[in-house]
Amino acid sequence: MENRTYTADAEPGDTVTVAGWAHEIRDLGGIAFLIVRDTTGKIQVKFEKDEMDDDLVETGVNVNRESVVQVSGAVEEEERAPTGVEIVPEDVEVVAPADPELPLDPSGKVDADISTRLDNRTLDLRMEESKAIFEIRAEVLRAVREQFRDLNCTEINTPKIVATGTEGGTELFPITYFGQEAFMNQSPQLFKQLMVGSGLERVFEIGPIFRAEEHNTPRHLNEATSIDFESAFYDHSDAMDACEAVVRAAYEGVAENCQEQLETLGYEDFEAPSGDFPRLTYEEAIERINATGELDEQLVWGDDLPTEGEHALGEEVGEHYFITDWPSEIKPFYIKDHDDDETLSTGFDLMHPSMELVSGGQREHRYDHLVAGFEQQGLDPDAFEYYTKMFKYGMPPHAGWGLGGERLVMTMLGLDNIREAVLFPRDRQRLSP
RNA sequence: GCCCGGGUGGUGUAGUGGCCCAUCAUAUGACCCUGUCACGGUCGUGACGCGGGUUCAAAUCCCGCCUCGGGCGCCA
Repeated sequence: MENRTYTADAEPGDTVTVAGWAHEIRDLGGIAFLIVRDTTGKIQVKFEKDEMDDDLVETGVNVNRESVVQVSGAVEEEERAPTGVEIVPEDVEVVAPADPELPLDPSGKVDADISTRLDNRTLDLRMEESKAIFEIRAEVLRAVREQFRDLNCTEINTPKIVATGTEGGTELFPITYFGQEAFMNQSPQLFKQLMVGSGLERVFEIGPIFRAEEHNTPRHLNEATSIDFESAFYDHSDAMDACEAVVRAAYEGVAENCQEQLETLGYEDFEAPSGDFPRLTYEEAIERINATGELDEQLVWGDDLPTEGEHALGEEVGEHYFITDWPSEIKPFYIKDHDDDETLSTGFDLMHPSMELVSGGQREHRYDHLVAGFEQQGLDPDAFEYYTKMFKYGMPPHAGWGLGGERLVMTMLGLDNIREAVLFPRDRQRLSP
């Protein structure tokens, strides 16, 4: 289809061939309109029954909605047409007919449940709102990659089939690997750390992670996209700077390059976050949560932040913010404690007012401390020897973080359900399509 | 893992014991209509998740199953 013209490019005076989907047919009697939709938009095709070939009219007016059609004809300026132009057809061809009854309505006149939409994602993505989300998602990934490159990172890809998890076995999907026990990787954590000791020093990865948790919420997936960063000779504060830059770059990229999509989704004043993200210590965070009076029970030092507390604090802060200096006991063993206070971790979270987006920290790079950490967690250090032994050959101090890609898109666009931000989500009950 | 709430034409819904061979919208079929842009009009088509039970009577109440959504925990 070399000579195909996009509907958006059809100019008055041109003779064109457009190809796309029959969005709607409006038969008014002596005149009928066929609206053809492609990825760039829609164009109206006019059928004046008395003045046109009967077969041509017959074909054009009897097309089922959502059939793939190809229309050739002259583009004419017409102020009564929705886009100001319309095609007077010379030839209409049904390239691929659609059943008259559709499993959902791509014209959006009737809503569909998220479940129906996911079962029929192809049709769902014919709606411009659904499509806009994924165009924005693509822009987020592009902007993030560019920012990482500005930070002198090398993009890496690490294995998704692994012999051991990061923090234990319970939340991993087990698989059989040529008769051997193996798992789907829940995080590139260990591998990216190994890279900071390599000649690469500073790396990022955007890839899938797998979590076997049986949660059932609008913000969890069993297969998610993790945006990971790790750098040698960084402390937790440097890592937070990088994190802020990447999140901001994502917003700026979307603000700059996705005007049309934002409009489609109903955003009139989408703006990238301005100013630095506030950095609250864990202690400040629990104090502020307690002060809101939203929780039935006051939080004490060492408690994890309950969802309700996150929401209360998020509402108060009203923008992205970091929570730093967590109690060591509730952060993973591979995160380094402060040198002057072993009860305090260098771990940090980046929060959107509505949920956690990022988890990171400075890593434990000292071999003895690392091995001791494994033992304290009840993990067998021997099982992680591929990892720990590299800490014997010059592992620099380093820090990094992991950002939930879908959560970034979800919070950016205010989506109700994280599944909206994944083409084919994997959740507790959904394995197909 | 614990705890809630749903499943009614293709799609989205109304209906909480008889007024229901089930409402409305959209879709779909036929006919009418020469400027629609959620086109309009007339007449049709099409559904109570599955199995069992209670009752004179069940979409509606009860039990089991299947299925979907959500809250918490945990996390990205």
